[in-house]
Amino acid sequence: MKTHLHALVTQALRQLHQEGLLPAIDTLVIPLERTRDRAHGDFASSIALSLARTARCKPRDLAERIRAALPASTHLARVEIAGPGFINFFLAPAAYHALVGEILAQGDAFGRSTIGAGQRVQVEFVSANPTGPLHVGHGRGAAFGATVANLLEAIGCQVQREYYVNDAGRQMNILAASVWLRYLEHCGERLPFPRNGYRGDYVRDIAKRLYAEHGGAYVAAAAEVMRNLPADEVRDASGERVIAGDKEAHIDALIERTRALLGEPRYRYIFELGLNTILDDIRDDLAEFGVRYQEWYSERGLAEQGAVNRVVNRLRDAGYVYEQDGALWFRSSAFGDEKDRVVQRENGQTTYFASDIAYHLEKFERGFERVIDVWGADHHGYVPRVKAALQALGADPTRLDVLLVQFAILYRNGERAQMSTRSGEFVTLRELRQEVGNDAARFFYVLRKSEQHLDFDLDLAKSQSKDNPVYYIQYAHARVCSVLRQCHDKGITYDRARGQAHLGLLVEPHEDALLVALARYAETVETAALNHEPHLLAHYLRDLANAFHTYYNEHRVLVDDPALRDARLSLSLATRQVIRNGLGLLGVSAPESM
RNA sequence: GCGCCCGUAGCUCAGUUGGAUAGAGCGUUGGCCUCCGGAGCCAAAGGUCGUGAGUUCGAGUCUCGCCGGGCGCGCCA
Repeated sequence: MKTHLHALVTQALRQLHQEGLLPAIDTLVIPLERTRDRAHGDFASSIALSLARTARCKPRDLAERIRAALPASTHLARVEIAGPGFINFFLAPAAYHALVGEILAQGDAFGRSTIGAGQRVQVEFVSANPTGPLHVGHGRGAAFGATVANLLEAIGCQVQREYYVNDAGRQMNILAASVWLRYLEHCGERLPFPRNGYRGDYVRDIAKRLYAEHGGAYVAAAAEVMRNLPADEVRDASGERVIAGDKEAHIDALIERTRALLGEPRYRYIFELGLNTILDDIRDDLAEFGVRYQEWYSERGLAEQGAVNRVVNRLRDAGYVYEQDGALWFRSSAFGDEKDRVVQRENGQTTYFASDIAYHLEKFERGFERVIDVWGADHHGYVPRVKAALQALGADPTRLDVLLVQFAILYRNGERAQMSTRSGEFVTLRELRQEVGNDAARFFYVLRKSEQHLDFDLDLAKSQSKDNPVYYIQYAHARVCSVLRQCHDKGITYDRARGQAHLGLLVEPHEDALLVALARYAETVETAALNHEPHLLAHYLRDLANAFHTYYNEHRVLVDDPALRDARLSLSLATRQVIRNGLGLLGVSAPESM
């Protein structure tokens, strides 16, 4: 509908250009938007206001000229000039009646479009280190990223959802050492747990499994393990530091000791056990949350292919790498970053940043035209250096969009929920899902703009009342289903063709409002997708549900007159379809009864 | 200190990329079921859009300066 009007205005402007009133309009962006106020019609354009100066003409006069030049259209009832020079378009009722037919005919496909034109887009999201279960912060990234991906797919993009698995690097070694130490404890060895180790209960679970499957085959004496290690940092229960050791040096030495005492094959086994156990858990967690990936991309694979070293060499060959203090630095400051960054440490190990450069370069080499990264907002300082590296390597950094997601703060009984139970761990995503359900979690996570802090009200998410927007929307869907059941019980048959033929009987203001709401769906999906703003869809669905509930409360659907009844049923069914489609994009179910 | 994000109704937030009289939900107050699901609907009250300037036909939206809040500034990931 909007594109149709857009074409009409374009044609009118072209004609005025030929008449010499206006300059060329090829590069012109024609503003055309839904009106806030129904008295201003369906769509309004401020084009005359912005062109008045170059046309050397009063805005209202120019608007009048444009109106006169508009081609005739059966979709338009009338066009008015209002205010300082707005052109207001009033759609013909037939345009809305056609919409109802389209919704019912297209079904689940309604609202999809082709403006993405098959563009290959990758959305990488969550990508949490496999060193522990996902927490509620990751949950927001998961819901947000999955919805952005769904939206892009809905506008015709070819979307690949990817999880980058950080299965290489120091953190994974710390996990392996942590598992082993817990295993030794389980076997009766007494030794202090390192300050920088992973303390979660899940580490003990993995250790127990190791013992259950292999008994004492991995045991070493505590004295051997601890011999001559640099001191750890130790704090007492109140957090007061009692030994000022170097916790980093301690854990690194502990990792080396672990490898030495176990030997590489046995070390590798524990490493893999920890990684696979946790990664499986993350996969299950996300799958249960309705989040699926086409690709789980391994950082280790990248390193094993030599991609990381290759990219460092490429940067060096291009003259953007220099050596200082024994390390290799990438001159990212030459590309807008605040300072230069280390890509290879003094000890010869490449940094996480080096892996990330290789990874992002490889994304482009895989042929994606657009690459979207969803990151926690605390990583925002990282954006310039990644873009700098891409630019240095001759890739176009504007093809990479980094979407930053702020933290979610849980509230219970109006108070900030405790983030930590015993070990400083965040509440897990799984715990949240079990408490409020997947539907509420998916919906609440995308209710706010991603760069906005999210106050997640656990009580509201659980409540089954109109206060809870998820239930409110789902209830509208269930209500239509209920009406259909009523039809069945009363022996009423619904005739879609008869309904379509009599949509002209829908003359109530509430029906008009509902039709307008339905018409906004495709526009909302498009805007939400292009701007990566799922919250627009969430808010839209609430508005749509409200328009339906209002209508339903005021007027009976199952009236005696078959023509009016079928027209109203068609409207109701179209509403149900749009709600179902919209909730589907959000990953929320549309129940038939509640 | 420097960089990024955020300040809109008592609370939580929208605001169609610069448009017409700034909107929802919650909360408060008052109404609506002989009727398809009251898990719903309607109405009232509530605002110097943090603040001061600037840009122009027009600013909650863009620019700059302040004030207040969050995050980031490792040879960590």
